[in-house]
Amino acid sequence: MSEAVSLEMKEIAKRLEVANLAYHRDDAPEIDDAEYDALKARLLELEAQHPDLKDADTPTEKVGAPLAAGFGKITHKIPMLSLGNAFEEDDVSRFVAQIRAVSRDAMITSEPKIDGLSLALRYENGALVSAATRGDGAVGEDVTANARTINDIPQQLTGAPEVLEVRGEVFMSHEDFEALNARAAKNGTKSFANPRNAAAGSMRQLDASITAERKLSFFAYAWGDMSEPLGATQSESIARLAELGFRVNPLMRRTQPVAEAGKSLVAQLVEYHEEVALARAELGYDIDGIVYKVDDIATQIALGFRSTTPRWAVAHKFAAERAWTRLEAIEIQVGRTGVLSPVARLTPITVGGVVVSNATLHNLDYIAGRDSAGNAIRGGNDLRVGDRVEIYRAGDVIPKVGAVDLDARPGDTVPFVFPTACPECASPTVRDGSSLRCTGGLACPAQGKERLKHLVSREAFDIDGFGDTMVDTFWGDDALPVHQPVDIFTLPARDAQLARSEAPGENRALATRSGWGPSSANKLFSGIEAARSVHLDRMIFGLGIRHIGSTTASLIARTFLDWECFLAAAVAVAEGSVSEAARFRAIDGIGDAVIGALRETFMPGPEREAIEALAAELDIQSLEAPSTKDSTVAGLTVVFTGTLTQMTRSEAKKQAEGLGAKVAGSVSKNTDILIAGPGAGSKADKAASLGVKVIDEAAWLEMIA
DNA sequence: GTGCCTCGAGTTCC
DNA sequence: CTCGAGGCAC
Repeated sequence: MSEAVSLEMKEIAKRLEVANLAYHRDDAPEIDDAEYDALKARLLELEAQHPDLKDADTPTEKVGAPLAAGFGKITHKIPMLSLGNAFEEDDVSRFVAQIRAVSRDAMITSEPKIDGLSLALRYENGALVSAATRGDGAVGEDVTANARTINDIPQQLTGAPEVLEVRGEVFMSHEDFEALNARAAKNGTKSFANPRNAAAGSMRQLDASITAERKLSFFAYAWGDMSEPLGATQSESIARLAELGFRVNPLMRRTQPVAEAGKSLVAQLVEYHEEVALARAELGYDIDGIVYKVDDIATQIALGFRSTTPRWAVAHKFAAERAWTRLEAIEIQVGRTGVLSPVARLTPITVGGVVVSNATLHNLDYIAGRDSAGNAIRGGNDLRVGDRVEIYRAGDVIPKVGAVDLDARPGDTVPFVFPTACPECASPTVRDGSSLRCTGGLACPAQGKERLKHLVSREAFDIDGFGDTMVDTFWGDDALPVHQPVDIFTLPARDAQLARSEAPGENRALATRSGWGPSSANKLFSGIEAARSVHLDRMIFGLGIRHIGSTTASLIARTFLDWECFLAAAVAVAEGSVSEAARFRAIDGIGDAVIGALRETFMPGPEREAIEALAAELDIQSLEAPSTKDSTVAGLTVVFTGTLTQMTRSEAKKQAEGLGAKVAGSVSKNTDILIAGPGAGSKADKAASLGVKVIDEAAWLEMIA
């Protein structure tokens, strides 16, 4: 008996050691976190029961602890946004035109876009106090200890503002990357695919002494939160960062006035882009394009932001690397909404530094090479299994199939035939636009599973410990099946019931299963309990109703404020109520498609029952009604028109509604204020003829400040 | 009716 | 990141 236990303990200990090495030293996790935690929990449990068998060198008391702890989180005071992309000269022209609409003589800086990872360094009274990765832009990981090991990052600044957040890129030079991989080859450890991965892997080391051994570099190129401005322009600010001791990119340059240069701004930018592209191989580090920024900071502020990208900067990417390989097979996946997506299985090939073996094929038309109107896409030729195809990574990320080499097409290929039945549930498929769709609905297991994955995803319920893998695990679980949303929330109770009723040795309750143990089970259950309390917008989004994504879900939640109101309205819509449908339609961005989807979802039937059963297990948090006190615009009807520069239209609308104003789509005699940005057209004329007050964006912001 | 623009839904690799 | 399509402005 104790021999068997001892054997199991040794076995688990060995697996943990291997996993630790793979994770820490090679930055290539062999098992996922959940599995790791489960193994560790099991070993801890056995050690508690059999202290005599405990190994003095047990992994439960070593590296496991920091691994489980991971990195702390840092919330960025100012979000770290990504940049919009330009691929063609046309995109650059558009960018420049947009800027010149606001400032006729704007100058633009150009600099190489380093292919590494962004870092935000916070200095207080000159001392480096924290370093954070970009993360999702709002919250990053605390990598301060690792950042301190990088030579290019000063620990102490003299003459800096009291608070200064410096942003830049951590990267590994080609020289250091090759040396690192040579060392890895000698030691027989795993090498890195490219410098970017090596830099990212090194930054993610929990043991900063390992980061210190990897030679990392840092270029400063921007700033975040600070107590006083660094300069009036981009170039001045960068020069100031260099004075403070930061390494800045030597290739940074500013356009010249058109009259002096004798060339348009666009021509100057494109020339720089071409020059750097030619020098790319000799730079000694990886870059993936050029970043253009408006030099004058007041103009940057005037241009403002779209929802996720600034209007005053853009990344002009280099043409993507391309490579040829063979299309081995076309497989069909079924998505949450029942769309059948073809995926290309490829003979693995290296493109842009990573090995690609799959690529999306989008839909019917993409394979056929022609859209339904007969226009050529991808060169106009169809794809067949066995073809030699060109692969590139769109935006240097998503692998895609480009051209097909017809000369190399084997003689025995046949056009790809889309299935007439769903490969997962055998229901008939129907054509819907350029896609095929499975008609199985909730009866299709693929759709059911994908819906659950959507429900637990980060933007929806975000259940700690219950992600995609757990959906797969419990979907096929005989003792504790999870087939619809409510099953997740009844899981703890069903497990408790099982534990009470089962005979010894049955091991169907989670705490008694191998690989689980009580602590893993409890961790999962506490994640589920915490998720019961969910905000209305996340709940509506989590339902996975067609056409209702996170944005639309928020808009709806903001209108109805609590679950009962929303449910009653949605049910009324399904029963044909025109007035309730009108309440939805009055929301900006909601039209026939969304209303049709609501109607289908809330018709009497299994789908509505599943939603009501889920809601009964939850504590759905209402949204706050707009706080109208202290608001100068409460109760007013306002309309936005033209281009807003400080925020997007939907942000402006959200903010106005938060202050109790009603935002309408068009001007009428009921309109109180028209906020007109540049390029306002007929609405401004109409407002004038109706005697409606018209103000610009700045006046509006002042009014609500 | 036509042309933006934004959103939703799909996907890869680490 | 990309594509398609929904929704809105003109």
